[in-house]
Amino acid sequence: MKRNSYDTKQKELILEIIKNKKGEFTIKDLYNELNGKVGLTTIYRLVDSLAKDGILNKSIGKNNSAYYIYCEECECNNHFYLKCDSCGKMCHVDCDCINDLSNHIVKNHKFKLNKEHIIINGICDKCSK
Amino acid sequence: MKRNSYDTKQKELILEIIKNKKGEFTIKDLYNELNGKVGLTTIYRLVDSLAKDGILNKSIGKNNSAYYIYCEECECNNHFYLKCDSCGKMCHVDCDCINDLSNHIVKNHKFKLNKEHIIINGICDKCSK
DNA sequence: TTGATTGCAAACAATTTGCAATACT
DNA sequence: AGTATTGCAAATTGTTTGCAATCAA
Repeated sequence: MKRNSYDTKQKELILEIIKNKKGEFTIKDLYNELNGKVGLTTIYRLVDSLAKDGILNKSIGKNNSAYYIYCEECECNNHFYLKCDSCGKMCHVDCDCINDLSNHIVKNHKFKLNKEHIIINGICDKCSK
Repeated sequence: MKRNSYDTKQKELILEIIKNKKGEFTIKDLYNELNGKVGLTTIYRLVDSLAKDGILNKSIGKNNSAYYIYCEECECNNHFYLKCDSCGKMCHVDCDCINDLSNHIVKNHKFKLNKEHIIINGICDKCSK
């Protein structure tokens, strides 16, 4: 975990749920799933700290609320996410096609991509029909 | 403009400001710059419709408010944006390095990137020091 | 014991909605 | 004239803060 922090039941509960989530989720999702076991404020605080630690990636959906995606302990070496601007769905993609771009950008555009957290927007197959 | 819509003074004012913006901006920015000439509600509505039309790209900053970037009429053939997760700055990049990835993704991952609106997150040079 | 964490209620801030007045065509 | 747009005030919604009670070390 982190120095200067206690291990609490709430933290544990949230981590457990988060690790089993496949796609993205919102605070509300967590709150509902926790069913009163953890207060809303606490969820906000814990999730926020997880996001700061890089365990979660935070973005914002069109409904104007934040959503998160679990980013750790993925088995693939190269991955990124494709996020559909229409339906909001986010798909995990395991493909090294991102590496060339990543390297190029670091070299030529002085910009470090966080390899765990690359999200590219577009329109998914379903929505483009 | 668009069918089923009127041309109004407000629309014109907003478009004029937007086209001269270089980087990203918020509703508040617009509101201040318009200095009372257009009501806040109207700004929300117009900007939203511009975003839907693809003229603006909408994202959300860490302060939890939406910001927009003007995406039209850029002279380069290939471009994308690099957005710094730390300072929030968004840089326009004119480079064809994005094309290979774009093509690959369409072909292999069944996902259409909107070539005008690709935003890749990472950490900019300044912030990584 | 001491400092961190929790969670309620209240405060905030960004955005949206109802609706009557107004502007566009 | 008839419909779309505007903008105020009020309502909503997501998120944050103050603070006393509780928990972890």
